[in-house]
Amino acid sequence: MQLGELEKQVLEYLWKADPADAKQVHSYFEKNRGGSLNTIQSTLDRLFKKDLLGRVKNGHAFQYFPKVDRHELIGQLIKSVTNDFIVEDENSVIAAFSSISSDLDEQQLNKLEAMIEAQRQKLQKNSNK
Amino acid sequence: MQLGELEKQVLEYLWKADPADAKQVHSYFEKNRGGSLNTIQSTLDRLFKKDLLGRVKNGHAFQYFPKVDRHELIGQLIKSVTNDFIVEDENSVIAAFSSISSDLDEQQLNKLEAMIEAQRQKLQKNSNK
DNA sequence: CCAAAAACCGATTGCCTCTCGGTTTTTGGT
DNA sequence: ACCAAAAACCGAGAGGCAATCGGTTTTTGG
Repeated sequence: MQLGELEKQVLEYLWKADPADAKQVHSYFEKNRGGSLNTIQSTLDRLFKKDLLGRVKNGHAFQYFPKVDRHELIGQLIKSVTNDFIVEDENSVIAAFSSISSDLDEQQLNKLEAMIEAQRQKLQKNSNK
Repeated sequence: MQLGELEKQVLEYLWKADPADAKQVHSYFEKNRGGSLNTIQSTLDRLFKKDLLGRVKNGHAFQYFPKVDRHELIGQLIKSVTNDFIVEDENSVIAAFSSISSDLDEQQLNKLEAMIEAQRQKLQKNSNK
């Protein structure tokens, strides 16, 4: 999947504002970057078609809302950018992470470790049923 | 950074073949997917300009070779796709990991843990000097 | 010094985001 | 049920990038 600049910013906004219609989104972006209401409209539509936003009609306008949260999206993006380079049996994702790990500090390493533990639990549970 | 389909395949090939000139790359792809020598030429050039390949003139032709290995590239890609969504103080990369972690099995979790340990060592060293 | 080989240049196509004007559809009020 | 306003929808143009390839220039080995 591929996201344009405006698309990213709109997502970012909706993660904060939650449901919002085109008009609201537009008035938010108007002061900082300009652009017409229609531009926002079609951006919302593109994100909707990409299944990143949901929408519900409320009175005149659609209310758009994020369908994924930030870390889900990041996960998706990582997967999609990564997929073509993953070969079976080889632990490329893990290897790749080691190339990122150099940016992590003590605290982040701890969180990562906790996450690993959580995943272990889950595997355990699944093997029991 | 953004990679096209052919670019990915060429990279994949060069990771196996190591130094190769346009002609070699072309003859490899010719049977499976067709395409002219020039197409390969410009693809190699694009990858070169993206700093993913190095090249050295050898006789008539440039020998192209990967400048990054697979996991480095994956790391770069992850970073670039992720960057816009990382907010200060929040551990989005870590959070993103949790969205991927559900795909990891026992063995991969072990590797990940080893990686964390390695990174801890490095942090330790750096704080000593 | 020259012919062949490869590099380089530039144009075209296709895909996607961004942009926005104009038309159609929906909606709430009368 | 009707109408004006509001929003959705459609379509087209601009700009960016990968892929494609023909043609020209440069490089190279004999």
